[in-house]
Amino acid sequence: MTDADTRSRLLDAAERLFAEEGFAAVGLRAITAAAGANLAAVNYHFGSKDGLLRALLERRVTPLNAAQEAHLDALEAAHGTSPWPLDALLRALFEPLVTEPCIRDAPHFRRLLSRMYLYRDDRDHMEPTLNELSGSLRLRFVEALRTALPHLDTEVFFYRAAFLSGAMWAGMAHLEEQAACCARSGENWVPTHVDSQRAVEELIRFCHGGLVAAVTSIGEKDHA
Amino acid sequence: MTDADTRSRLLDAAERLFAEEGFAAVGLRAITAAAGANLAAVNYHFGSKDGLLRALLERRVTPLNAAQEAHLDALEAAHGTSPWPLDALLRALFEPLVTEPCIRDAPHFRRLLSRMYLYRDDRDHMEPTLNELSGSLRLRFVEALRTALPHLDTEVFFYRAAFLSGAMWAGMAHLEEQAACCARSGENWVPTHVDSQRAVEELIRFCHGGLVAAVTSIGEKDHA
DNA sequence: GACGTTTTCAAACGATCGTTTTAATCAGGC
DNA sequence: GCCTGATTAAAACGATCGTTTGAAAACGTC
Repeated sequence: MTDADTRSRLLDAAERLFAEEGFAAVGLRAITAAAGANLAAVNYHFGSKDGLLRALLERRVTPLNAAQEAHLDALEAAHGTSPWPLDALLRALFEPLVTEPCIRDAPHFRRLLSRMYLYRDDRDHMEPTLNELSGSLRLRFVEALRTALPHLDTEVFFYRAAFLSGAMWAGMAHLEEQAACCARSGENWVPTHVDSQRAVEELIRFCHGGLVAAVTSIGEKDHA
Repeated sequence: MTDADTRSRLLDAAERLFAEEGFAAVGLRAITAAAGANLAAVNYHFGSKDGLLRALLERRVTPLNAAQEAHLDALEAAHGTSPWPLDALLRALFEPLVTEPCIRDAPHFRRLLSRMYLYRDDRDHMEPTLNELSGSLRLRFVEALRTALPHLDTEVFFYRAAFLSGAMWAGMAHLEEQAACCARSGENWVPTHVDSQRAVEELIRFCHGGLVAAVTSIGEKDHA
């Protein structure tokens, strides 16, 4: 584990530090020191700091995408062009994030991934990279979700899809830190440990409820 | 507008740049150049780069908190210790983010605020600062929400509150960037402009649906 | 053991970082 | 006019940034 080759140790250390502090805030010297490697090792193995980030993302995103695609293929084989069950579709989206071997024990990576998706400006070339890595898969999910919610008009669907994505990252990437932060503040009502599989089940329930809620009729409010 | 005093121009420029690129990624030289000020102006007016961030947050967070507190006070006056209507509580949480004059036309600030809450490690001293600025208010919201959802057991409530927070930032801070990003990718199904008030209404509906959904019974799945 | 290749190492590169210093400029009161 | 305080300006500080260099060390092959 600790005596893996330098390449892997660099990827592991960078992943953790990038997730915790952000890409720009972490220096190559901190990464190489944490990995027990020489400063020049990053440029030797990855060409540049950007290359390190890129390699780090590809290492886990590629198998993650494959797992999600497999879920979607199974749904397509089972249901064809008719609308797919909403819960199964949500599970296809969420579950690989905590069950795929390449990522299930890498909470730091989920946190980093959420950073990249929510604030892709963290690095200039992040948007092209993410689109290249998983752009078509994202589109496939959006279309399947659209088909599963045919009664929503386009605008409402856009809003709810965005909320879904926010809730997803909250559940798949921010949950542990959230609990730890509350505990740090002395709040004793938060669970001491979050179970990833449980989080998936709860997230499916929550998003299902939000997605199928009745649409808001214009002008309606229940102020105070 | 453009000839406001140096202090305000610095705050405006830093707010935009911090939100777009992140705190660590933006240099003082970029900020002062964007503000049309001298490099030393930041240290003169705010003492340090951290002081600039702190001042920038306080400028809008303080009135925002006051508005949210006012909403809560009104709910408390109307309903006392009995559970408050869920939609009204959600509105008290969301609406000030897009209606308060200090913040309603500052989408950059909402984006920056979401950065600070989701990844407070962006700056070492961010967590104490945020707790100091709005820690008690957050607790008040959590307790009111807990009272409004008495049928949920503690663990389920924790998960759903976390999802709520994720969906909230997605709707209040990431929506415009999300639409712009989709448009950049050539997707033509996204609205060309997002209406903030509409986003609040949709967000209330979504979160309401998710929060009141039936709890997941253990072992239940509808795989594929 | 000598070989070519791969990897590690210490040192330095120029650039940029946040901050400080010192002087110049501006404001209003007398 | 001059004086006092507040603000701006230019220049430099030491530190750290990502990157490059060239030699040393480690490696498998003949």
